[in-house]
Amino acid sequence: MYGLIDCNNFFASCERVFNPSLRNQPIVVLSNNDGCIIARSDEAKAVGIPMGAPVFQMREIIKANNVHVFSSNYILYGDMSNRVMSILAGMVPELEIYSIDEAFLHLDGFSELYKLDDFAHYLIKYVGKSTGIPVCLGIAETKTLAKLANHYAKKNKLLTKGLYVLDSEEKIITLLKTTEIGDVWGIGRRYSKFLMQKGIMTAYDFTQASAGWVRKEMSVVGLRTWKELRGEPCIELDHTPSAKKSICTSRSFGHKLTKLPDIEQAMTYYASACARKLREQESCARVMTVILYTDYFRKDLPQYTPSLTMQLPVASNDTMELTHYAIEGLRKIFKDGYSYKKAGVIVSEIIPQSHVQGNLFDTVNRSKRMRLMNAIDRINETSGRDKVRLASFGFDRHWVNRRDQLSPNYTTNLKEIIVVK
DNA sequence: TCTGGGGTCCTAGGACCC
DNA sequence: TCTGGGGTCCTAGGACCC
Repeated sequence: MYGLIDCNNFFASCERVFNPSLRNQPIVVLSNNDGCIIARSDEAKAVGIPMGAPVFQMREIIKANNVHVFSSNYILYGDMSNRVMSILAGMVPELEIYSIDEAFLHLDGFSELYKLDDFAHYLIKYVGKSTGIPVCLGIAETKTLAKLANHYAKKNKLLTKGLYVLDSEEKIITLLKTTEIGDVWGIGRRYSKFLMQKGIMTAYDFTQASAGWVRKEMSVVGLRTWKELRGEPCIELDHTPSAKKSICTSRSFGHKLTKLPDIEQAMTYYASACARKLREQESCARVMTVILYTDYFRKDLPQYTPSLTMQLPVASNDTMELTHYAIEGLRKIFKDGYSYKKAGVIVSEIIPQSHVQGNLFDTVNRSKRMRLMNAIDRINETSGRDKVRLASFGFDRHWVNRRDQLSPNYTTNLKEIIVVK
């Protein structure tokens, strides 16, 4: 059996753990730059705040219901996620960390179902007690069905106490019949619209379509979902997190930028972040893309979204080298007369650090630079991210995001640790 | 005034090889 | 008049996930 465990309203729950006065209060967490609402407590959902809504459109509803608003604090959420995942790793034979707030579990060795049930309830309680994060768990024979079971557990928390096990044919069919097609894992907006046009409204309807038709209309990916819903496991547990094939760092600016030097500072930050992420997974990138965006929402302003992809002479994860090319690329695509809203750096063609092909005309002393990067990483690990950084980061930082409602880093910064009176 | 930031996989078609 | 059969690689675009 597969389990899918999922943290309830994860970011909102993280904000609550160290601030108990927020219990039973409506909370929302905002995206970068305090733009959109990306997490809501149950209470916030109940007053009608939709997922992904721009916060400025929600001002009245927020005020009327005393909704507490937080900027996103990924340092806190990342650390809380690690806590949850490490507890799970100690309790089940196999674990696949699927996202910051979700994990698939392999639940082998439970021959009798009542024991599985007991264990599952214990798991939920134990994670909650150890971390303060409430979780729900769905269990079934395939990952896709486990996702559905989890969804049901979450929607019916009082009834299920956070656990739903699909352990009989009747339960599976009932759940399939009451699940809208768009709620199935693997069926996104396009496919659900398409399927509904064909009269397929529920997950059950989908399982009744023919395999050939599904393969033809939705490729092998759709067919896998179809099989999984019918109880045939096709998507295995993937417990070794594989190295990323592309890494992207991009941000909206705090306000629009028109001058090249300001954007250069931001680019330095993005390229440095890409280099750091590459080093974290011990790989190097051969290709870099820089992108600039004007404000998509301002139809009245001239739009310009240039990008440039560059082949690096030698695959690299060196902050200085990647920054150099990012700035060089930026200077090529930058044009005066536009106000820019966002920029980003993507690195791709990623290879293991140990397999970098040299270049006859290379002038960089790579082993020396690698030692330098390692030293910088070590300092920044203990003294705070970007404590040692390139000067081209700048000091005026016109481009920084808005994060007006940031909570303390309760778990990662001694100066911001919780105070007990 | 204000609108997020990451990723993966598959397919079709074109260009090329022998 | 007749005009093969088998591949690979790359790219753009589209679908999905959190």
